[in-house]
Amino acid sequence: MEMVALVDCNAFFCSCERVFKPHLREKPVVVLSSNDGCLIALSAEAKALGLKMAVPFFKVKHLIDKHKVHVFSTNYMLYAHMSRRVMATLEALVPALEVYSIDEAFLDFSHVPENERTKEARRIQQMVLQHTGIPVSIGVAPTKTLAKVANKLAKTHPQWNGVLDLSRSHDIERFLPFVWCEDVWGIGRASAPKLSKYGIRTAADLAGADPFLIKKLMGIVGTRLVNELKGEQAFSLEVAPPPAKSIICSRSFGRPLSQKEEVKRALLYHVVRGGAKLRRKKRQARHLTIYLRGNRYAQKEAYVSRTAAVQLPLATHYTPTLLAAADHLFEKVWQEGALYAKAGVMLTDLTPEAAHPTTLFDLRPHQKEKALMTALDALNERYGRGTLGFASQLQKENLWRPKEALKSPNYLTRWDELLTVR
DNA sequence: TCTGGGGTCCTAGGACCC
DNA sequence: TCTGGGGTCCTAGGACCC
Repeated sequence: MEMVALVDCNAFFCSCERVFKPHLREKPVVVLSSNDGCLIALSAEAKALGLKMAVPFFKVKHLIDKHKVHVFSTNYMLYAHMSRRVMATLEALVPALEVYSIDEAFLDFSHVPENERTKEARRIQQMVLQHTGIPVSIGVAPTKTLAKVANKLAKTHPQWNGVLDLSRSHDIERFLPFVWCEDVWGIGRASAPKLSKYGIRTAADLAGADPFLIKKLMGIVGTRLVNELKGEQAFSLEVAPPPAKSIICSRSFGRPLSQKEEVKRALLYHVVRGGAKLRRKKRQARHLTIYLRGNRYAQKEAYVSRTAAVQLPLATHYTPTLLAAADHLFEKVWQEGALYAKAGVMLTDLTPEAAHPTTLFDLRPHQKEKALMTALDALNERYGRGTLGFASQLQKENLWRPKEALKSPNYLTRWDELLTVR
């Protein structure tokens, strides 16, 4: 790979909602995080009103009401389906691609002749819009980090219409002085001030900085990043996703809880999800960690945080085993009298699914367990999540359920929520 | 009143061994 | 019991990403 193009969907979650509500084009739109907590996607019109990414919803509600911004609770299933459509479209247009996140893909662009890179990027942009209704921006460059830079410039400067080819070195030199360090992929809140102290403020400063200083300030990660800015590839295209190393399932509660049974029910719900995720990824976990948390923003004295972990005797993805382990840990760490805001489970030390899980003392393959989980997953896949569950999930109502007051219909995954055309 | 969820990688420091 | 250095493994926490 000598040339790479980064395709990034514009305000992806907002764009997904707009596909099914075309009258919201040109209107300010935001999408909230789980539990209607923060703003995690903003249309250009919403940004123009001064709204910002990751700001708590309640803090800007007045602004949102005043300007009649259209607000959606997150509908992750819908976005994941739309993402698959975008990626499938891209896949047909290039020899290789890396799906980097739900709304981004790196494309191998080495086959495109130098003077046709912009034209080809534009063609791809057009095809994705036509097939999916999702607008994208594309940056072309010799490394992933520079492609990120190009994409960012393409997205923020209307004159380029969402496409910028930064493949020639004189163009790279021309543009890097206009990119702030903190806008470079891999430079975050902690590194930017450190660099600034040494007068390194732009991507151009960074590219020209003393390698020993960079190594000292940012370690090996910084070294690689600077090399990429100079046009030397440090990150290659990862066509096949590497196997998962850990799985986390957690949610903030819709409201604070103090009742033991309620908190436990939430935790076990996440354990069930974790088991299903393991099986879908064909992995087994050897290590299970549970945690219960209070409100992160509470006074220090009032903040509860309980964590417990166990090494399982055998790597497994059998839900009842995971439930039993989690239940045991929960009893160990439960603390009466506190207010809890969140529960979660972390599955780590993952290994590939074994064909026949056995123990030293019982060498029979655990076929029954496997058959049970296979049947369970198949039913939930076919008839919708929650069709078949565990006794721990039986309850008339779940007090912990996150808020999602403004959620759009599941247009693509529920028969009863399909879009109706009149 | 109300502040996301799910990941990866790297480093430092402790425990332990020879 | 004292002396010394180096290696490995594990874990916790920081930083970053979307």
